[in-house]
Amino acid sequence: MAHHLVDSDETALTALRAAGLRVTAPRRAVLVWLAKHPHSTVDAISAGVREVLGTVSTQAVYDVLRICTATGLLRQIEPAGHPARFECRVGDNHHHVVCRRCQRTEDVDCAVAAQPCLEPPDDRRFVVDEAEVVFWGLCQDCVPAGQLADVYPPQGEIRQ
Amino acid sequence: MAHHLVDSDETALTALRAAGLRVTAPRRAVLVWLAKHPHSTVDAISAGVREVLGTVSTQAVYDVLRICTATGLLRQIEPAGHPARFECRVGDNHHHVVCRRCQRTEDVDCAVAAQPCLEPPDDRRFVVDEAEVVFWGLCQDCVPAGQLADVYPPQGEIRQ
DNA sequence: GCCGTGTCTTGACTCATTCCAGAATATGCG
DNA sequence: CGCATATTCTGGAATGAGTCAAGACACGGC
Repeated sequence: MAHHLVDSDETALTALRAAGLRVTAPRRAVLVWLAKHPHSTVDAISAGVREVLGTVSTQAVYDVLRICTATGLLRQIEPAGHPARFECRVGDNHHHVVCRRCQRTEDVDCAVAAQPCLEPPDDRRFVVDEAEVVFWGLCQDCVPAGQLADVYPPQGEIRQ
Repeated sequence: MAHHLVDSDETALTALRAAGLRVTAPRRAVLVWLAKHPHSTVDAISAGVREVLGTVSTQAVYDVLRICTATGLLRQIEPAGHPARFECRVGDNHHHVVCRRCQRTEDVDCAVAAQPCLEPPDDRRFVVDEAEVVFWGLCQDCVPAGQLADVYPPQGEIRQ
């Protein structure tokens, strides 16, 4: 239950301690940044953290993200064909919508009843531990017709 | 509705024509190979096609896969952190289970009621056109306890 | 306050995939 | 059948995301 939701530098510190991890500047900065900018890519996180700390190696950011994901402080989502994104884990089982055009990513509560998508496949040959759901589409900024051309080329014209 | 399901060299030819694409040896070979080996990676497809045709450039395989995916003859799936896989598209809305260990990938019919996961998110800010669902877990070959150690390290021991 | 071990820095490196360009080839329309 | 054009080939090189390795550094238990 206590999923140590991070929302400040202090809670980041607490969350790290609770997870049995050392408290370091890069770790705190990454957690705080992600609390304020969910669904960030590694690039964005690195840039954001550097604004605060000055210099932080890319490797350090990857290390922080890996260890925090492994201990459950963060959740990693990897939309097909796009670089990984991270968010503070809330313990609930929400999904994501990703805009095909601008890659804006937002949370979606699990629709319908509670966790219909976690229903494990019928056959028992697989032991499922996670259901990853990504809704693809267009965000409101990208919907206007003029912007659709290169994403959804008129089907009849694909002829090479 | 005819989604021109490919299952032989002849149907591959028909499907290509129907899609308005030229019929070439690499294209036919790729489609036939995928009909018999769904969820193949580019590497596997290249190897398989070369068994049949002798030499085929990697570039050609990528080209074929791209154009066929664009025209709807093939479907591309990209399990997070793994190279892309392709399958003949059947038009239905099935999902996939992927083994965390050996990456075995198999089809899963959309569980529960028909397409619960296609239910678009409540808010109208996104226009959803596809729901991508990947179930992560372990296949029967990888379930035995001895093989779990490096994938699911005992939580308490992650302490660096 | 010290020291051992965990973490960060630096820089080279892997891997999948894309791009490029010119030459060779093959498809399918007329 | 013949031609215009799409496709493929060779192969080289670039990209982007992420990893590895060795040494420097710092957190926190003592």
